[in-house]
Amino acid sequence: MGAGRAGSLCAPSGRGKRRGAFSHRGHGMSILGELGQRFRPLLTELVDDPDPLLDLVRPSQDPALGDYQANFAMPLGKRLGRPPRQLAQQLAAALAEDPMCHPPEVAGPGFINLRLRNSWIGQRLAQAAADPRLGIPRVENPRTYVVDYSSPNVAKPMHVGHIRSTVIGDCLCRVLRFLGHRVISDNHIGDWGTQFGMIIYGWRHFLDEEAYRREPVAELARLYRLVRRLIDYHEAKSRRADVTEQLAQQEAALEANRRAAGPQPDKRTAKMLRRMEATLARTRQQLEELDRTITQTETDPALARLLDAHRDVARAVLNETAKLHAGDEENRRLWRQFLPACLEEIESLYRRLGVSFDHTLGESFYHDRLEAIVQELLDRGVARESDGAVCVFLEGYDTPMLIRKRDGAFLYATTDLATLRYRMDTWNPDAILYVVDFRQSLHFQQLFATARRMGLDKVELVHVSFGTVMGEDGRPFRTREGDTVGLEGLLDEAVRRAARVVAGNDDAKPDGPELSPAERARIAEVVGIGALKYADLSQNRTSDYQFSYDKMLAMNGNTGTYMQYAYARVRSIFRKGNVDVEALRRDPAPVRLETPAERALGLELLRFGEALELTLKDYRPNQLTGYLFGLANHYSTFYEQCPVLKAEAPELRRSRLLLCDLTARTIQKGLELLGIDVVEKM
RNA sequence: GCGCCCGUAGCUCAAGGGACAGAGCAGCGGACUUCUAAUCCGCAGGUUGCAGGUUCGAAUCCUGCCGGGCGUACCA
Repeated sequence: MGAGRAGSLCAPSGRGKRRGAFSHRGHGMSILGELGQRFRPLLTELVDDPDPLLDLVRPSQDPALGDYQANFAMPLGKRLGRPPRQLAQQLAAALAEDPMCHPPEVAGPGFINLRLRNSWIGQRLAQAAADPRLGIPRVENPRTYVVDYSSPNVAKPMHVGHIRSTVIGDCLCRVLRFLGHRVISDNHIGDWGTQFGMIIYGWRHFLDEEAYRREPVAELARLYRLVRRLIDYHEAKSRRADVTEQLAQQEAALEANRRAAGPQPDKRTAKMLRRMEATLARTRQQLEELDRTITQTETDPALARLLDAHRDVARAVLNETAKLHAGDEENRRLWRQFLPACLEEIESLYRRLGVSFDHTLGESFYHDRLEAIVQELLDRGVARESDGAVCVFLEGYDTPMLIRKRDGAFLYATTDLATLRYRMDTWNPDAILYVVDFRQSLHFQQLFATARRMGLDKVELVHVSFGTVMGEDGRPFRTREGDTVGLEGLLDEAVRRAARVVAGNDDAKPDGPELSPAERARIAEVVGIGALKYADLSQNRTSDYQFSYDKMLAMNGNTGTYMQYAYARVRSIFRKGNVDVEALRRDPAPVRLETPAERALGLELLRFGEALELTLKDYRPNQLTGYLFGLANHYSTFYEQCPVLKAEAPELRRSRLLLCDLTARTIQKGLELLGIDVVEKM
């Protein structure tokens, strides 16, 4: 047992039904909120609960139709048995004369098309410019969230499988906090598992004391990898015969079926044959992997001479782990000795990523609470014994959730239940988000169902699941040798490539390079890590995504690099024009929106809050990246068409500078909420 | 077998039951004596896997099929 949630490579699923992470309808400063306020009184006269209808006020997809549209006349017409267009006309009266909107137009089956007045947009922009929060209100009813993310196994190097949980979880925390919720981030690390058994075993047999004195973490990592490889080798050896036999059986079965099917098999048979072929291919591949493991180990002289003496390494490691759990003094002492170094190792990665946690309560923290939670479930009649194990049987599931093994050991589920109980007792949250890969969806379904049967039915439990990081070959991302990709190496490579991009660009500047080597290095770090995070966050989290250094560092398209460039380009205007930004913000006049480009940019700036709401609605950061990309595009168009520093009139120059400043600040804040830094020059 | 998820342009991906399904890359054509051309503008590219159904309206919801991924009692 032990070990964090991302034990191996990860992939999508599940969306929880939830309510009220935010509410835009009632309040203040968002456009949707204000439009809602206009319509609410009229709708209340017609129906008891206008909220679902107000939810049908949406941004228009086609600017030709207006800025926003109210789509509630159609369902309402159905419900009331009245012509929708007539209802639409009646409801449109809400905005017949309003400083916010031009008189609405009714179109099609009953769409109410809304166009905001430039004067209103201009005023709102001025208000946003004077506001450190850019005009984004806090939610009226803050909730308490526990966010469970990252959760690596300590003592094992972090790898590519941890990046999504870490980056998505961190982003959700930032957005929730910004909107005014109370957030408790908790890194549920695996600090009590078999990996410590491995290190202890390695320590006993292979320790290089000199190396440990010099670099304890590196030596522990070496011990871990060494023992891991010994175990993998012996496992491969013992499984090889089975897999070989399996392969032979599958080949024979396929051949027999082929013969029986004849030259023209019917559809069903053809499908079955294809399935068998696929299975066969997988088995072949499995065998190849085993052989590769075996060969690589046997041809490594340092390892080869250890193989015979450590035939029983797997059992020995489990034994060391069991002793640790049972309270063996020497193993506990070693565990306490190793843990700080391991924690420091992952901590340095988090520092580089700019990720932090309020709590790091790993599995070891819950160790002495497991017995009690099992007892509680037995007492409540939720769990019962079966085949010597303690199980929770749940309606609708073929298999029970095991919380204690026949041998008395506890499981992942046990720790999760104890953790849940602790979180409820300690923080009493309204919601807990588990940012964990989709393959664990069954586990979380069962966990949540069990929680409800424990009486924890008021808290909203959400599995924020995500897909696997794939390589460019469309298979789980691995190194050429077939190993999982280490996170550290991934960051280094991203930064290395970013450095090339930054240097190439700086060299190509019209007036010659302007960045010192130190500046270049710092910018490359920000650009490289930003690109990596953005690439991940800009994907719909539920699907697998294909990892590509080239794509994530591209200057075109929806990339972090493009966003950072957009930001740097805006900031460059202020430098070049020697503009006093503070003065500009202090007393902003309404922004003038005389050209379509200015209007489109201005309106987009006011929609930042909508993007944040949307991000939280399904816990999908790609809603935020999508918004930022759209904003940057609007800015680019504006930048091409509207001279800022050389604007014809001083007031126009001021107005455009305000648009620039708001754009820069919105991008900066948006990226910050994604956990990404900006640079002033690139 | 059962369960969960996915199938959208050549490729990688967007799209909140709403009007004509959008980007980037690749392809073609334009724009640098002007605030960073690392950019921008335009053209072309689609029966949203297939067939039904629900709805005023479906890529989106339901059913069935086809294709794929993952999971499925003592790992996490």
